[in-house]
Amino acid sequence: MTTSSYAVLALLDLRAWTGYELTNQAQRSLRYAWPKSERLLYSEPKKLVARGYATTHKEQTGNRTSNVYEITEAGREALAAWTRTRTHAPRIEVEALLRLLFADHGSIEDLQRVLDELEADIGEQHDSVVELMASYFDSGHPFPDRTHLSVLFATFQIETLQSILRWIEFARSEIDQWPTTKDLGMTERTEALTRLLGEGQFDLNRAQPADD
Amino acid sequence: MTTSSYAVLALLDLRAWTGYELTNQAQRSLRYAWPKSERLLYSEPKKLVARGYATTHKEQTGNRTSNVYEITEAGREALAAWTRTRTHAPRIEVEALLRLLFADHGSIEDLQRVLDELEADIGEQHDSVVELMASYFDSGHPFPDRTHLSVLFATFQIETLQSILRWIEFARSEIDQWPTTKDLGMTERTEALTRLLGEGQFDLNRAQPADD
DNA sequence: CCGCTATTACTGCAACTTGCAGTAGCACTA
DNA sequence: TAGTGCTACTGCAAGTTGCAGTAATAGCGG
Repeated sequence: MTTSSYAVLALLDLRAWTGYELTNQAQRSLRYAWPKSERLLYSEPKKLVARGYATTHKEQTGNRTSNVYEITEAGREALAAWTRTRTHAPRIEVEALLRLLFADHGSIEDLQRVLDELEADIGEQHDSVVELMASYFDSGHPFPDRTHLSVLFATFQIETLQSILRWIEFARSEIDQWPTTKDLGMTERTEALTRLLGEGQFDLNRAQPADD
Repeated sequence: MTTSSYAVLALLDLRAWTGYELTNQAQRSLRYAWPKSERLLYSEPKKLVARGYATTHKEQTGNRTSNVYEITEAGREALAAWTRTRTHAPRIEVEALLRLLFADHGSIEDLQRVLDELEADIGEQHDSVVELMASYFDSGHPFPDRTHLSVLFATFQIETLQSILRWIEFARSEIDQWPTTKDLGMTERTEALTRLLGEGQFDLNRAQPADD
């Protein structure tokens, strides 16, 4: 049982879903905590059935069938046991940062473009969370009893996404001071930042460029 | 060619490495931007050789051999072409948030433990970045000309990690107001947060609990 | 009422990735 | 001299992704 299996099992604990509904629900609500492919989300419930944590039956809509999955008592027990295990550390993949680390291969403009793309991607995520919250406010939550959890979750998203957007502005203001991406090394500014960081004193809001 | 292939190719552009050195370097310096397994990092340079982007030869240390990889001109061209492609959107996996979303399966104490574990994991990453910066300040960067890039990268890490630590404190103060994890639904507090979030006005620092 | 597009509802498969076990030499030390 | 830890990898099963493919239904314009 992987974490993804438990994620699907937790959804099944809310109600019975078809495979199709499950993929949609997981892509909508879990996307920013546990992003998994549609393909996997179709496979997971089958594994749950094989382990006895769910049952399945087919339902007809005219000539087309869908697979409905329901959690079993053994499934609920497995879920309770999962709750008591150690969580895994977060895993964060940001290709834009990889490009930054190797930005001396390219030009200042290349690096600025990378920041623009990161801003676009993060801004999109940010807006979609804001939209979701607006819809909760207007039309309520699909599982009203669980609103408090979704909303606290959303505060995490908004806080970290905004923090990334703030960093992008900071990075732009730093890069604007660079004559080139290459061979800068330990400038006065970099030395000052390194000292702040090494002393645990770095704070974006207090670290605006010395020479603006 | 995957992004991981280009990450390894970019390392090879800095200098020649043995497979062993490559895994260590990638785990150390790329871990927080592009976390990849040791196993993969041993395989990638072989694929680069197969594509003509790197060459390899064996070196002896007594009775033991190691594989040394070097970038080719074709490799440098591939790297330059990569620089011009669109970056992928960040991908963030946080199991602790998955637990939060389904916290109504367990107790308040379970949820508090999850936050403690997240704090420990994030705190560890934070401290290791601070340590790395302290070492740059004291003994310099392994590639001095590239210090400015590593340091700007580190400001991202510190800013976002601190922002997560701030959120953990916020989440704790919210959860302390909950009598239970279940069936809270749309309380006054949750409604107020939902409104702020839906209007794009949420700010952790201004959102301290109304009734402390 | 017919063709078109969008949505519903999946499956197969190759390629990518991880975690773990296993192999083996070398360096240091109790 | 046995044990521990580091160097330096490889094999393999299982997890995961992206893409292509299949097929039925619903709604709409003409």
